[in-house]
Amino acid sequence: MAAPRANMSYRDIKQVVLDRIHNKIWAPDSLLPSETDLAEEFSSTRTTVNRALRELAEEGYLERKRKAGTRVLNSPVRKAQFAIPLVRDEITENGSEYRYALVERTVLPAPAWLCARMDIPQGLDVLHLRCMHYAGSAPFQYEVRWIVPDSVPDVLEADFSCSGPNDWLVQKVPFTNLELSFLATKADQSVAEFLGAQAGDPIFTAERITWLRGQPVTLAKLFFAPGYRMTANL
Amino acid sequence: MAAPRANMSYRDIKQVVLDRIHNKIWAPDSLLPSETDLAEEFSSTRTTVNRALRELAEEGYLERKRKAGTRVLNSPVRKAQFAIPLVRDEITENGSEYRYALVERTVLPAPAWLCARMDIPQGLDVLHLRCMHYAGSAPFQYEVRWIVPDSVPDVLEADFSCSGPNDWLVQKVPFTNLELSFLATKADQSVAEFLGAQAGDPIFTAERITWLRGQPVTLAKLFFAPGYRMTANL
DNA sequence: AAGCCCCTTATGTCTATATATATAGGCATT
DNA sequence: AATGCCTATATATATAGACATAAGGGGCTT
Repeated sequence: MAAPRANMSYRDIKQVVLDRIHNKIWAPDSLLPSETDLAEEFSSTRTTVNRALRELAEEGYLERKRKAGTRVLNSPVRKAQFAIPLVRDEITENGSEYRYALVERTVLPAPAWLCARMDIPQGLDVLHLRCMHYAGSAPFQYEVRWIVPDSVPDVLEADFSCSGPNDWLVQKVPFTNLELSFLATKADQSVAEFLGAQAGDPIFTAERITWLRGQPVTLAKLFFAPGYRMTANL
Repeated sequence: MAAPRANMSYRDIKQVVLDRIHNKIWAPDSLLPSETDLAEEFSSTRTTVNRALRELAEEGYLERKRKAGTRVLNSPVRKAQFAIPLVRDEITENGSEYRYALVERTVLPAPAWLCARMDIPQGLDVLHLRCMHYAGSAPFQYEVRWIVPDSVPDVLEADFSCSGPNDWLVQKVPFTNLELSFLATKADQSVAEFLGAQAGDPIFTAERITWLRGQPVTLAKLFFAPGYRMTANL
């Protein structure tokens, strides 16, 4: 077994612990030695061991409870982290040129489904935008957005003809809560045309609602061009 | 402004820093004071401030670089954490009864696309499974799975008629790396029938590849019943 | 102007130690 | 058997001080 040398960093300790879990030296559901004991074994300190175990717990390998001790979870890694970049970044980091176009801008009373979804009063005027994001000349994402002007000062005066609402909102309005969903939708005629797809094609779709201290701010439906994948590694 | 009292915990400090970012006291792209200075302001220690800032950086609010200092990110690249539970848990936690059925089990030479995708030698025999997961009487998920027997001892003797390969693999084979993708696919005749959908319907699909120390272990395609959403809150 | 070296500085990490807090499990009481 | 209290213990967090390491920037050289 990996003989614990002296001067192990918290990273080393993490690795050793992970190895032992993988090799079932510490089986699922079993209890690890206490931090104090591990610190002694690794000739390290409790602080360092603590950091290692804390991070492994955050990563979903361990479960820790005061007094109860540290336990190996039986089904590890139940969390996948997806970075959710701005479209702009996603495109430019891919080496393509980012291009944006405003398709439509209207102010209208919120439709009933939107009121229900975002919990806003019936008939409130909202800003509705449709826009396209291109990677080079290829369509990348079709964005349908609703913004509650009451929560966003000056949004009705903002100019969205040259840059997208996302860029603007990120600059001007912080948010405190976010709900993000992924789903598959069927391209209707309009979406299909914008994305260069066939009507009826499956479209990977993200739906994003943000709030600022309980106030609903904006809902965005993001339709990705055919072939899009959202990938995470861990 | 919130007058920094003494004895602030790293949580308190995180909150104060977050507030200042939201209130643009520390604007996007601007540099924060050094840990040493903040420690003094909060009458705390550098260690405590360090933990607060480190966690905020992990959460995507700050960017930290040695010598360069700590900077407010202009677009908080918030990371969405998705729980990826075992199907079984996802269904039972929803209050439904979990039911499983094996549809097909074969051993065959790996098709070319699989060899390419998983980086395994041409013509290697692999175990191929198709199974269904039901929530009560409703179809929930159709699973198409490929397992590399070379990496998984005894898998050819395992009985998958009563419980799914996922349950079995979790128990027997740890993994060190995982790639998880979400995408939208079009239901073919077979998938549609299993999921109670129409051929051509958009299907939310997850693709999952796992490795054990560089060795490819298994690839699973998970087709979810129509209407499925993967949701994260933060 | 471009390249190189060195110094300074901010973060990264470790050690050693102390206090706080939740709680499992035992013991006593109802 | 159920309830309530106590205590030992494992984790959670804070403090103080040290050394490690990356990297920005100035100044020198070519």
